[in-house]
Amino acid sequence: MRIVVARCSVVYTGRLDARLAEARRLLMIKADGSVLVHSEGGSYKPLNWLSSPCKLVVTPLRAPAADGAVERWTVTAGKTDDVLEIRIYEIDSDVSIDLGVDPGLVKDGVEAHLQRLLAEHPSAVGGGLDLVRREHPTAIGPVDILFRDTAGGHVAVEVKRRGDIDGVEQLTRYLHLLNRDPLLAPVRGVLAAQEIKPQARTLAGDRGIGCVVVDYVGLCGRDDPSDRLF
Amino acid sequence: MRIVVARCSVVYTGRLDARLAEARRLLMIKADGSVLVHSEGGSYKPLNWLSSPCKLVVTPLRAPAADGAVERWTVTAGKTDDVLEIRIYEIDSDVSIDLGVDPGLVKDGVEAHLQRLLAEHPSAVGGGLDLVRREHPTAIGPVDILFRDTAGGHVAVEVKRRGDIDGVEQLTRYLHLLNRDPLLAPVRGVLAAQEIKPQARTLAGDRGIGCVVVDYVGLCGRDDPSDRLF
DNA sequence: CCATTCATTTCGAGT
DNA sequence: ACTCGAAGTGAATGG
Repeated sequence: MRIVVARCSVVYTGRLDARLAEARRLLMIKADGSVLVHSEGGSYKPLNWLSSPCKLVVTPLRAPAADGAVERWTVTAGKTDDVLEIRIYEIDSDVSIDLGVDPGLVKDGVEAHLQRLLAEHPSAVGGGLDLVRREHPTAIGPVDILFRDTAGGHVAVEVKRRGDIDGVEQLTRYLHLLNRDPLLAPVRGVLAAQEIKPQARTLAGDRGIGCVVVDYVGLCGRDDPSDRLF
Repeated sequence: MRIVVARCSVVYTGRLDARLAEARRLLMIKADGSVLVHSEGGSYKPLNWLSSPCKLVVTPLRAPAADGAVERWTVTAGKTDDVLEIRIYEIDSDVSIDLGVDPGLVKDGVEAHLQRLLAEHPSAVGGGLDLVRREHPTAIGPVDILFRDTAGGHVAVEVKRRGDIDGVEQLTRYLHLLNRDPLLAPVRGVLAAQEIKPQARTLAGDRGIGCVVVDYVGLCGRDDPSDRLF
């Protein structure tokens, strides 16, 4: 890892063209050759970058260029025709340290966990439900969860972290398909998410699809007797 | 901007939980208080981060903790309940430089340009078309481009950089609405994109929606006589 | 290796 | 402030 703070200008050419006028910025060069250009503001996304695999070539400009640049960095992508060209005017700091291989990030609480929790707690979706299976396969993709209700019908659940209009559209397609299966019909739909956008709720209502807001933390610590009747 | 290279461990708690075991990493603290944790590999995305607005509090651990940590950094978000806790074991480098405000990124070549190009070159979408207007307003949002054909009907074009199933759904909603307007009907639909996913193509086919793959570079340099009959 | 889906998505425009 | 759609989306997972 090489970390340089320098006045620079940047030009990216590839999937689009993008330019950065001269200013002081942070330039990060990772071990895999990737280059990131960060400013003081913004979020975690760099202003400009080139991802691995790519190759950095530094060209010193002994007789400084007309614009006063002292170095030109040219980063070329391995496979695509993306190019990042950085012109360096003045270097304020330059540090190189090998960080080694990172042990990596461990996550908990993503959609997969939400799906598992709901499958284990049918009562969070509705009363009188029994799990048929998770990732129930159909011709157009797997339904997140399929429950059977006491009347012999079924409930298809689409699980999202944030429920928006796409989730309703997706579930609608599944329901059309599932309801053609006489072994399953009638199949109701439920959109389950930690947060449901108003527009999604409206569209779901129009189509007779239910909405369930899931309390992830609450479900984690829950031991609901109604889910354990056996 | 403060740039620290240190052995550290990280815990994020908020929308999910995530942990990083002890290792040497790059810690970036921006002027707005946001903190980024970068490793040697990966892409431009940090392993862990907390976005502005947030606040960093550094607590020195004079008598080192049981795990050998010498500092604890606690980053708390302003509005949400997100927390990032970084435990520092050893600092290898520590540089602080004010970068000032960045003049910002200038982009060229995104969807807006594609839309403009297609509006100027109707023949790229189909023969015998005349531009009615771009961003044609409807009750559920603007249609990217609306053309009139020689038969008095119309063509609604949805422009995407990458055409996927969402684009087809969106266009379908527009077509339902537009075809209720006797001044426009019949209205055909065309999905125009630089790349169209097979699933999108299939769904479009089922609904009688056309697919056009757009050659952005080719269109840029084009001067098609069939678009200039006047 | 291709295709689909998720993401602590981020980001910007428009209302 | 909120919503919606785009992104140089990136990254993981399944076929």
